[in-house]
Amino acid sequence: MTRTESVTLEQVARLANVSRATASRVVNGDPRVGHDARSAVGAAVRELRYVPNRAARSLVTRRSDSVAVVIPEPTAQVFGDPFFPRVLRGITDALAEESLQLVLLMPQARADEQRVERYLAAGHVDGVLLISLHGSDPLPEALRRDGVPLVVGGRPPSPGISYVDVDNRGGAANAVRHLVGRGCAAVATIAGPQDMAAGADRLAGYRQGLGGVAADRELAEIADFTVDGGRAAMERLLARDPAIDGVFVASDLMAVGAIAALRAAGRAIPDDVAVVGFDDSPLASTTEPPLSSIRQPIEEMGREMTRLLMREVREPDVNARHVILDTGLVIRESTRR
Amino acid sequence: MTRTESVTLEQVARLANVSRATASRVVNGDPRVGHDARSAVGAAVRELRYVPNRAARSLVTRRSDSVAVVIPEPTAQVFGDPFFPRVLRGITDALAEESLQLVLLMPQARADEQRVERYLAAGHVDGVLLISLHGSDPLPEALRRDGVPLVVGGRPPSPGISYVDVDNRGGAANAVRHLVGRGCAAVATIAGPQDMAAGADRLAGYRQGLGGVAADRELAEIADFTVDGGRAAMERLLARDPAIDGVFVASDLMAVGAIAALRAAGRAIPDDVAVVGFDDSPLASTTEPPLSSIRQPIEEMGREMTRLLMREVREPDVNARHVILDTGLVIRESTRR
DNA sequence: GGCGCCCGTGAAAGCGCTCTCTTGACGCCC
DNA sequence: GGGCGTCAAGAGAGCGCTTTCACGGGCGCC
Repeated sequence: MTRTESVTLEQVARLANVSRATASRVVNGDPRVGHDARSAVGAAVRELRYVPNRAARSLVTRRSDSVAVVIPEPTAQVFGDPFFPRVLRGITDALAEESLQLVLLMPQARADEQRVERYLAAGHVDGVLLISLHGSDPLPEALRRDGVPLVVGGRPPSPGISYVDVDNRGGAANAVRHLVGRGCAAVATIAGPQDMAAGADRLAGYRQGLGGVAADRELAEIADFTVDGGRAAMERLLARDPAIDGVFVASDLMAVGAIAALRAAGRAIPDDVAVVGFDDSPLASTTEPPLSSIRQPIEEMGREMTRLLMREVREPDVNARHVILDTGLVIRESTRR
Repeated sequence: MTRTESVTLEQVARLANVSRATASRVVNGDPRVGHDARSAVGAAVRELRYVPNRAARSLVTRRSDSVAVVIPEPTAQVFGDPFFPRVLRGITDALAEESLQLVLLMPQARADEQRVERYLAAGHVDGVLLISLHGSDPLPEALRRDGVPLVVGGRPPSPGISYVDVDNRGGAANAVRHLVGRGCAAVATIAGPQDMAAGADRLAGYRQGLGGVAADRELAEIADFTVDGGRAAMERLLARDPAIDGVFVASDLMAVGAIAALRAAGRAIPDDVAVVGFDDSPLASTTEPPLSSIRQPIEEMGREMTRLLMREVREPDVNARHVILDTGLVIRESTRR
């Protein structure tokens, strides 16, 4: 069988003995169609295996029934982990329910990003989902100005933009309280870059978890969400205070480095130093010992972003909304007593 | 500024004092347009910030200028690693050069897959890129029957389908020869599932690397590309032959498990047993000791798939083509002498 | 110098669909 | 019984674009 020669609505209408208008109404679920006509059209659609032509429909409705997902280069870099497929799965799920198409854009260079912006502003999609990390990204602001419905994943720098984020702060605080509750007296942290919301919020959570009063016991080193960065930061921490007996590391990847550094320094985990990561990536169960970590509902984030966007599309000009998703603590050997 | 009220070709034409037809020709790079007209239209396009309406264009050209990328659930599962973003990046790059859109589909259940198939067969996209792993997937065959241009990433089960694959066999053979050349006398392998091309081909490569003559020295255990599977397989291997002094593991993830098992059995790496993985994932540098591994050109794979698809679209009915990409051996501590 | 040819351009026909407007049929109310 | 509201269904316009076809003018050729 070769490429299907497209069946048109016209043919369906003819077969069902109705007008094209009526056929269209049936296909689109318009309620004011008589019973006979409805079933006749239904039968014709099935017989001819009719599938509406999206282009033609878009042309007249001025909707594209598609949504763009933008993943800028820096984001793609940082997330080696299954983060990627997981958000996309969540988004895909939610979009499929509304039979919307997902157009993926991964701008690499700044020039690319401008192309993307022009593309999006041209109204080729009904809305945009942006997976953003770096606060410096100009895209969200630009799109907001152009009036393109937009939802960002991860807290964006500028206000007035709808977003979905996990409770980075709460999760971090939870991790720290877990360490304290376990008996750790000197709890340090390896934080992420402070120009990323996730980096800043997790550090804030660390402080919150320590309890405001204990602010003087704060012991933090900034790293860049990489293994090597984590290792170096851990070495710096040990140099600053050899008595450290608990560390909250703001990503599992960095935790891998931190664990290596602790090992090299002859510290036993968890007996000398307990460690908690963040992300609950598959990595967490491969470390020696397996790593306690903060789990994030990533698929849910994708799904929630999509829902929010749909609302945004239906009722524009409403105030920006945001949704914060709960995290959970997964306890493994690295913090067992 | 609110949502741009779309600028039409009509307006461009009027401003440039030409007909819509001429304006269209300029926009589409038709060579038979006079110099004056061309520059007038160019100026008007710039002044009005004209962007062609894709839907209208598709309607008449019967091309969608978009390509679907299909990533079935099982594939997404197996690739936790940065595989995902990397192929997508390669694809994105190549598509952008041709200003084609990337529509992402991630069917989850079988039902989903049928929806996807109908969607693709309806001609909503110009071609399909399928990232496939499991040999059992019926999608490629179905699309081939429907005459939809298709390129698969990873060797598909049925012939007659264009694909791009990395040289799994050659890479594996290379890994094994590296072990042998290093002095290993008893080289075993932990293979992947044999219903996946990558699993089967890497096992074949192991055999090839040993050299046909040494077939009696073959020592293979099948696992499922997971950490736990790798650990269990390593245990079985040690039980079968305690004298093993080299292992080629068909994925880094499984190698992590294998290393844990070797450790638990009191074997030193690489002194007692040398280990080589496959994928050269970021994981490889986080193991203790860092893991030698086979590197695959993943972005290149995405790019090549796209190029192949473009050819397929332009000249259909040509025989299926395939491209095999070279791998490289990355040597780390796990095989140092 | 006239004939034909090509080249640049315009007019206009749709691509397949949605949706407004109109029509017609029916029943209800006073 | 006539007017009116209601509801199903059809006629037709037109979304923005590409592309065929027709046309006029310039040029080469004999």
